[in-house]
Parts: sequence; structure tokens; C-alpha cells
Amino acid sequence: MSRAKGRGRGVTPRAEDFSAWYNEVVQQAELADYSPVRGSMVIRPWGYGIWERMQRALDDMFRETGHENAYFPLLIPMSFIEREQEHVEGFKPELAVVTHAGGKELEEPYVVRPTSETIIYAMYAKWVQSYRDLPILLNQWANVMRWELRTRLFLRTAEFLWQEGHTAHATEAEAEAEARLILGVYRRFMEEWIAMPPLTGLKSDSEKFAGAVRSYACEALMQDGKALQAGTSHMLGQNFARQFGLKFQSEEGREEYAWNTSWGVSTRLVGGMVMTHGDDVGVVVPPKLAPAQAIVVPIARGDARAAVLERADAVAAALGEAGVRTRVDRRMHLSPGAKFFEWERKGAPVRVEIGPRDVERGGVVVAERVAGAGAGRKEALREAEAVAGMPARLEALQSRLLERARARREANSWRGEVSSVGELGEILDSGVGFVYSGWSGDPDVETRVKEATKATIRVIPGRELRSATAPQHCPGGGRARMEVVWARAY
RNA sequence: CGGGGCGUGGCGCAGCCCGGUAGCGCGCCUGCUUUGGGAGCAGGAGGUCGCCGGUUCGAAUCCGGCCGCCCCGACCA
Repeated sequence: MSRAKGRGRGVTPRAEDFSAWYNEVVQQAELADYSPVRGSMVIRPWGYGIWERMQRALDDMFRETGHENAYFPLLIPMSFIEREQEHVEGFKPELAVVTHAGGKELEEPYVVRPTSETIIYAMYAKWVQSYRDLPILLNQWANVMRWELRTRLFLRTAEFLWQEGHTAHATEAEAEAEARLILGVYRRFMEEWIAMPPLTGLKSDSEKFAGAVRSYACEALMQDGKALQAGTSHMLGQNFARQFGLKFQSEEGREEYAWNTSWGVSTRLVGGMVMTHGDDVGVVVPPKLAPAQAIVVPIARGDARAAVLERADAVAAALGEAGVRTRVDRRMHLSPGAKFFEWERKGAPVRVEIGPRDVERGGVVVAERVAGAGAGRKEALREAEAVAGMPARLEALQSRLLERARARREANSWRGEVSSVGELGEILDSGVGFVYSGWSGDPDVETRVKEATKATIRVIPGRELRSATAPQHCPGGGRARMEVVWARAY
């Protein structure tokens, strides 16, 4: 495709410069654009449509697990943020603060929420008196602001969209179960919808959320071998409850502090999708997330024009009835080829071409964005056959993407003995993403490894993800008390 | 916050050394012809050369200051 490249329409190949590839692809696919405000982005319709599909799917899952949506305010009194010790320390450096309003300086500054634990638990404290008022299981869809120094579209922006769940429970066990339940929801969502299979498990203390007792996380492996923290679920213990007076009277009449959890995923997931499935042509959107799953491109040549357009509309309508989100690209000032390139760049899963030859024989030409093994680039099918087969075709594509991503994750994982920091560094330098090893639990080891290799413990994997035989050796020394996964991360 | 780079029509760039009519490609507009992998021809619109100051008869170009953005490192969904 040197021609396209020469015309300045190509993309830097992933292998040449992954980060340049990412920036170009996100913009060329019209997922997002830079805004005039430093570090913040505009999410364009194609990108926002993907986020909306994610939102809908997650929202349904939250409801199925007993949660309701609510909304808490954007501005939080500074004093609230300052109440929980670790929480302030974690967030202070990246707070945006409102000091003036209505033409006057405020008596107490407000922070633009970086996360809402403080204001939400202050409200819960007001609403809860008895164990009968528990649990509270709320979620909110909101924007938050963290004043990042180094930003990237979707992956790290000053303002981003997310969902944050906040729950309050009468017992520790119940809160713990909630945090784990949500971790499972996230994992299932990422696999089934984004076709991005994450590792899940516990965070080490150094990586946990500011103010949490423990954090669980989903860590996905990107094509460049770096890990992306794609979702977190925190068991907050009674840390916030104590600071905000979130107390209740138990069945036995005792006054007790409630147990909290909080959990979130953000528009970062869109970036994860790009870095999981994208190729040197552009973005690849899994069918379940695609705002348009099938793009019908009429090839309206000469006097066949009217007939071609009519068939295109008919096929689109039939696809719509079959439950396929379909769009007809009727723009007449672009050649078919230009449309093919554009939709491939944007990652639409399937293209349906209809030209005079197809109309004549009652057929269409179908091309998939990511061809399956053995399948040709284009298939000439009868109209009815193409329509009837489309839902299955999309499902097959969806699962092909998941399998491909899972295979890549495993192919780029090192499961074996790693006995020194140097060896760990060498393995990472060879292109391996996730390195499994033993760990004593000593935080000094983590620090030393990070300094030497830039890798951190991404997760202490859950049982089902651990290696068949537990690693005996620990890079950095000590006796192996658990298995951990190291990686360089975003 | 430290190091590097860049600011010139919407986008990508040349011009800057060596001061003298602001240019190229893509895109955009109009018309005609086109349409099975990035259409062709003809005509056209669009620029306080990041900002402020200085030098000069004359500054995109030389000098000083400021601002912004991008890339690379320390902190983070």
C-alpha cells in the first residue's frame, strides 16, 4: 500500500512505532480528536457509539446484579477529599480546584471530582441508620477529572467518562463478596463484548487504590506487550465509613461502621479495544460494540444506478430485520474504493457490496474486516443467503477476535521459573508481556524490580489463572509465598 | 516537573542559513464526465506566517522575550 502511504493516508505500522500507530489510528478512525483544552479530548460519534454500546451492556449487567443508578454532584468540598488520609495523598497532585464562583472567592474551595467516594459516603451516612437500610448498591455514570501531566487519547486524559459503583454493607464478608462479584462482571464484560480477555486478581499494596483495604483489577495485554489496567474493584473496608460517620445499628443493637466497596471502568476501555484488535489498516471493532455492523456500499454505475440503490436499501432493510445494525453508504461523491478504505480504517465488521453485476444475478459481495482462516477476502453470495447468514457471521467474527486475543496473550506470557531480576528484565526485553513468578510479598522487591526493569506487579492472579505448577523462585529474592504477574504497564 | 522538537490556508509540509510579490500536496466549493479497491478535467475560495517587542527602507526569514502543542523520562482509571 505504498501508494496510499505516499499520499499520506497510510498509518505508521505497529511494528515501527506502536505509539504513533495508536495516535494516528484513533484520529483517522474518527474515534476522537484533540480539544482546545490541554489534555482533554472530544469523543466523536463513531467512538462515542462504541462507548454507548459498552455502557448499555455494563448497565444491564449492573442491574442484573441488583444495582441502581443515581447521580452525585461534580463539585466536592475540599474538606471532604482531605478527610481520608491515604485518599488525599493519592489524589492531591491531580486535583483541579474551583476557587471562584459568582465573581467572588469561595469560602471553601471545591474540587472537580477525581472520584466520588467522599461525597457519596457522606450522603450514605445521612441515609443509613439501621442494618435494615443496608446494603446500598448504587452506580453512577459520570465524568471525572484528574490533572494528568502526560495524556493520551482515551488512555489517559484530564477528563474522562466512567462509571463508578459505590456500595455499603453491614458485614465485611458481604462487601468482600461484592468487590469480587464486580470483578467477575468486568471480566465477563471484557471477554464477551470487547473480546479482550484480562487477567484478574488482587493488586499488591503499592498498586492499590488510595484509601482501599485491597484492590482487585482486570489487566489486559496490549499488542505491544504492555499491560493495561482496564478495570478495578475495591474493598474499602471501613476506612471511609469511619471518616464520614457511616454508621448503623445492627440486629443486636450495636452501633457499627458500614463496609464499603467502589469499582469503575472508563472510556479507557475504548483505547484497550483499539490496542487489542487494531491492525496496520486501522481500528477493528468487535461486532457487539460496532455502532454499525454491516456497511452496504452501492456501486451505482451508469444506468444501473437506480436499480443498485434500490437493492442496497432492500438488503439493508432485510439485514435490519435480521437484527443487524446496518448502514447504507449513499455518498455519491466518493468512489467505492474510497468507502472501502474508510470503513476498514474505522473497523466496521462487515461490508456488503452491491453493484450492477450483483443486481443482475440477485447477489451481493460480502467482505469481513478480519478474515477467518481459509476464508477469501470477498465472498459472492445470494442476497437471501448473505442476509440470513449475517448474524452467525458476526458472532463468528466476535469469537474469532476473542480467541485471537487470548492466544496472543498466552503466547506472550512467560510461565516458568524466573530467579533473578536480570533474568526478568531479559524476558521482558525479548518481547514477552506477562511474566509469572513467585513473590515473597516483600514490597522492597517490587521497588527494586521496578527500578531495574520498569515492570510492576500487575496482579496476583486469581486461582483459575495461576500456573499449573506454582513457581518456586522469586526474582529479587525471598521465599515464594504467592504467584504474581509482572509487566510493563500503561 | 526535567530533556528534545515543532508552531506558515482545514490537514501535512517547503520557504528561514543568504531579508525583497507567501508556495506545494491533500482536502474544500462550482460544473461536466465518472463509480467493482483511495476518480478525471476545468474553474474557484481560503493565510494578522503562534504572540509581543527590537534591528532594517523593507522581516515568515535576523535578535530578544513570552505563549502553545507534540515526543522522551519521574506520578496515575
